[in-house]
Amino acid sequence: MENYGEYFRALRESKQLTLREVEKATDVSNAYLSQLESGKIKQPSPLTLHKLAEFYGVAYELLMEKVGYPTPKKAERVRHSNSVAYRIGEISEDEEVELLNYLKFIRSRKK
Amino acid sequence: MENYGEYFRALRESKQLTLREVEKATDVSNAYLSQLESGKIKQPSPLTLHKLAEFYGVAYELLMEKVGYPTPKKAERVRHSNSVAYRIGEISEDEEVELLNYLKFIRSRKK
DNA sequence: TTGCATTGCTAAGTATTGCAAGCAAAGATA
DNA sequence: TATCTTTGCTTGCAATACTTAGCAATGCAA
Repeated sequence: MENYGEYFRALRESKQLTLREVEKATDVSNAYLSQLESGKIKQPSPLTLHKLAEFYGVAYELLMEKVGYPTPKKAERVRHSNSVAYRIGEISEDEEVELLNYLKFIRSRKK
Repeated sequence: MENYGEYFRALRESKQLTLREVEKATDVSNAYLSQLESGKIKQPSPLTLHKLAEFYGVAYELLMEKVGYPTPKKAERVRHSNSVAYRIGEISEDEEVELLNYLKFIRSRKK
């Protein structure tokens, strides 16, 4: 993915967190998070990605892949990539239904 | 592992290769390989490790571990892929960001 | 021996990560 | 309104990956 900054921003905002809240929880500075979300960072280190993955509840491997690092065993990973939790973090069942409806809307609109 | 420089050197010498031969095959400069093998490099990038892993015929993940990068815990991976309740199906990366933004909206509304 | 190639290595330079400090705008509170 | 706080962001800096250029030692052929 080229513009994964947007993705990190969406991840944080979907949880209604400020940069400083994420900083507190992950020990990644708000300054750096800001740069990361605005696309100024090419490849954050694996350690940084790991902290963010843990905190946001998404798979570390996914983030590694998103920023363009080589990942082991692509075939195996494909199985996991369909899970929404894998991609956007934990959601409640109610939220899942809402997302499904919204997804339907998105797709009907784009067609 | 602390002294993985020795490990890389052993890997190369066991195959009777010169620094420049490895350079040719992996596009990692002989200068850097030398520094790497003498313990002057703290954490070579994942890309570099990947090239070396491929060429030396060892597991990429092993090298990642050796230099101290976090590695995906298998339990984690399983947890993500098993959260059956959240299985929605394949979505594109664009849709993913849209869903995250919508999730943000949902959550702000409920608050 | 003399000349040339090969070897590992160092020095110096570029690019990038990640941080601390601090700024401007907006929000809250008096 | 005036003051304090919160928010995202920018700037300047240190650390470090990685390269190019080149050096000293060794080997090897004439």
